[in-house]
Amino acid sequence: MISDAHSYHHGDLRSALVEAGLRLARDGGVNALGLRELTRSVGVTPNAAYRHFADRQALVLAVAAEAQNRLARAIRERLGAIPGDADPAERAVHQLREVSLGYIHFAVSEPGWFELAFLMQDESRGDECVTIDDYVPPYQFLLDALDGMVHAGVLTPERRADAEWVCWSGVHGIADLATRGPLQGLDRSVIDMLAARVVDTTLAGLRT
Amino acid sequence: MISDAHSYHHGDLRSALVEAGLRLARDGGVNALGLRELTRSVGVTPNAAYRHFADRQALVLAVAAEAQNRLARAIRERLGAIPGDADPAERAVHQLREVSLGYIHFAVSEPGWFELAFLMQDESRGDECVTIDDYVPPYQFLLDALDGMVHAGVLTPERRADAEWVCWSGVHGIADLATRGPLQGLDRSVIDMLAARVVDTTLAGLRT
DNA sequence: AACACCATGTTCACACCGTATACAAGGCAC
DNA sequence: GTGCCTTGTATACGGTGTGAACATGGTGTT
Repeated sequence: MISDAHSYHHGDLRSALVEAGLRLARDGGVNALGLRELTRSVGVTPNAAYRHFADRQALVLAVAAEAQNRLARAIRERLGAIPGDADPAERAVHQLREVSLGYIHFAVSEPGWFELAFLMQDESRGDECVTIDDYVPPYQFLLDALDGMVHAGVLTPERRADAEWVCWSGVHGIADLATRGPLQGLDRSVIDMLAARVVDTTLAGLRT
Repeated sequence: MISDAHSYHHGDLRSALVEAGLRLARDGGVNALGLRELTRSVGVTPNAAYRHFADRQALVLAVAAEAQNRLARAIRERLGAIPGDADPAERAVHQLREVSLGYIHFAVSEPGWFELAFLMQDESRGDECVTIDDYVPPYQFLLDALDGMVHAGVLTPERRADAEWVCWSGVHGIADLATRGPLQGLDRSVIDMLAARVVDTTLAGLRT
């Protein structure tokens, strides 16, 4: 009996915990990921989690990895929707815009997951992700877009240096201001306008 | 007897709690501000805090207000150190740079306080600050610097619109990347270089 | 000067949390 | 079938924030 609900063994508790974590963190963010509340929502004893995670932090990181994966997927989908027939320069700029606006849009529409995703960005614990997607950090999309701009001739190699941090700063800054900061709760239209303004200004500054 | 150490009444518990909060949050950030640990470090019973704060969150916000005050003071000091004999345009740009770099420098050198200061930026609870300084949110310095640039003619009124959010995004973004994100732990010199790059690029983009 | 009041700090109590340790229930290899 | 090994359970401990009742001592009133 593989999926008997009343089986002594749960079957795939680890995945169940991560899924429940995503559901709970969606509203409530990282502090909604209590070990007890999490196991309770799966219908299992608190200590059962310790068979799959060293401690609460490890469980949170596993959920965070999946959240970061979803951020990457959101950006990739926007990149995939770019029409391919434009000229290379325009296309490269368009790619950078989509990476940036995708990052911001994800943060605003899923602030709980965004908080988790950013939490992952230091301790690069190589934990397994739940989905089978080959994992690509969102960071990589930014690098690719900037390299594409250099290749297309819209960004000099000189100004390419450290440009990823300049872009990421502006993009992450507006995202953080909109999710945790003074821009919290503003209309999506206002945020979108400010986001576009940040991205355009940074782009203009890079090309000078 | 005003300051008898063994007096039944503490004297000024509220201030003492906020000061202890600043001391504890300096390393350890906001989650080091446990109500019990805080009252313990002052030498008083946990529930004594409830005579001065509604709950733990109110106490944290009071500490956060003071942290934001120190951020403002740090920026003001840098603004005060600007030589006044330069021409207005150069001076206005210099002011914006000092506001930006002061924000970033404070974040990097006092990450715990910075975390608190940013936490304050939404719920504008009008709690009293500990110091007697007339309180000016750091935000105001940014507005003044940008208005100064318009007045000096280095920024068109058209590009002035929403420029505070563009600047704040870049500045806060690099600060967050350096304190909570992937830039965590890097050498101060590297952070300084990246910070200058962010500020310069944003400035260039604004002036286009 | 005596008294009542009130602000302030204490004591006790409760529910919750993360986690350690010991135990039990099944699945698997031989 | 028998023994092991993985997985979930039971119990317990120290930590947390918070509420209610109580004690203390300064302050204003008569």
